[in-house]
Amino acid sequence: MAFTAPSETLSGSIATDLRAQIARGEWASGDRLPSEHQLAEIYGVSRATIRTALQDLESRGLTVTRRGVGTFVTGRVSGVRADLRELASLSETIRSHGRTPEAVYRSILLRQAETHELASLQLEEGDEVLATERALTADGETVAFSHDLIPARHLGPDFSTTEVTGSLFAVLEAHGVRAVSAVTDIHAVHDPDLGWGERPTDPTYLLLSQLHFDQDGVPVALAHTHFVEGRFHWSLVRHR
Amino acid sequence: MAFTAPSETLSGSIATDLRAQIARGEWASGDRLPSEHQLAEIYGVSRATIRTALQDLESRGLTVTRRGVGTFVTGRVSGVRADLRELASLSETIRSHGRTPEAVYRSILLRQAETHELASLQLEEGDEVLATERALTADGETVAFSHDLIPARHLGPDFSTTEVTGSLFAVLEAHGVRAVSAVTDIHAVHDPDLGWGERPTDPTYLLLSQLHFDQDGVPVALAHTHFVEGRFHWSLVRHR
DNA sequence: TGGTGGGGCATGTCAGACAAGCTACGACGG
DNA sequence: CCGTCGTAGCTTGTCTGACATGCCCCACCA
Repeated sequence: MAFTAPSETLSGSIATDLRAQIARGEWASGDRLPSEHQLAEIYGVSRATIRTALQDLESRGLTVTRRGVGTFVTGRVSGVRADLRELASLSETIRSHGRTPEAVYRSILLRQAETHELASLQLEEGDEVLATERALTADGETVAFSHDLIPARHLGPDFSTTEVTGSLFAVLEAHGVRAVSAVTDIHAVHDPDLGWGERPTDPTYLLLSQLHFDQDGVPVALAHTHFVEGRFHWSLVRHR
Repeated sequence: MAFTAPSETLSGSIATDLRAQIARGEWASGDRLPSEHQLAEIYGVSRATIRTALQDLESRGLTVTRRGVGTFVTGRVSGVRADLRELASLSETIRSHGRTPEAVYRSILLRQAETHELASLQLEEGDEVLATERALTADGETVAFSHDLIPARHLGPDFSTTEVTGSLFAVLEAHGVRAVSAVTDIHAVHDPDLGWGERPTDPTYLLLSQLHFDQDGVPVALAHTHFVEGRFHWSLVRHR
């Protein structure tokens, strides 16, 4: 048995393995997964660990489990769309859809944080931030324009703006910072002046304003990403 | 101990109780919850049940639990915004923000389903649907325009269009159908011709296209709701 | 023919135990 | 005096085996 993605816990890696199976279409919509007892035997773990993994699937809307019956794959999450719940590098997401991502930086600078940025990033007057403007492309097509902010204190004293390439997450992880969650506001924006270079004919964007946190709840980045409507599809499963 | 909301399972009702506590602000951001062992004693259940409840909280981004340390309240979900993960009646959501909701119907009719609607609702040629157009208001201010579709077979033979009032969920539940999940596509729309009556000056909308399912995975409604940008705020917590 | 009850299997919950990670604090050595 | 190390005692993660309870199906009986 080979797990596709590393995870901290046993149940976590089993959950990602099962999620990958579903994503690969190994279980059709409506299929019943093996019982918890069988899965425990298959993976060589206890039923408790399997239950933890299955609860992860259900919380993501990938399965529905009914007492006395079993757990069933909903399988309604289409493969060509990004799950809004899943916080992943945009580059990774594009690549997982079989397209080639690129981040084209328009500006990279270290500057003092502006007043309205202080509160959300928990900064103090005069603190410096790394401010970047990027266009994100898939196979050369511009998919989004992003304005990102990282407090300089996360980047260390010997930071140089020349090392900024590719994904926002990559920059952070190069300095030992791992963004694990983000509070996201979602807006619709129509602005002909937004963007640069090859602009879309319809200047309508889906804006995700995201405040990223590390595992200790410390804010590590503030990102405003404008997705060109029609070029990137977001979806998610909502629950009662 | 009184649980605020009924739930199928013991762990489920404990989870909603804990969620309510957090929503009421009984735990501040960063607070550590009692240990699983203590919670088990408090609620008079086993540790396994508590763990199931805590996994629900973590999957919603309300808490973070660290091995060997404890589980901590993130408490970053602001109260004035709707959680996109949570599938609730829009009317309920508006009311929970202290405003008065109203659904103003523009049209209600039974008609044959159109070709492009058949597949997603799993209908066959000639099947009838209830098609409605509504404006949703909060304290009289139009918050969204919605086009909704319900297959007639869910409404029974003695259905009359006169009974359609208020929430979409209410109409369904009046006929014993309970929508428990929805696959949602999110788009930005700019269309001066969209909407009716008191239209917003900026015709930019956040469109949620939702296919609702009952607990058995049967599609029960297709809703296209255009939220007037700036009048309703959606947010969610994303996770790695 | 039709309803009814039970058997088997599924998930939900319980109890107790051990493994393993984290924090705090005190002993120890520099 | 200060820093380092180890350990005690907490936490969550996993395991085992058991019982409670819900669901489905089918044999059985009226």
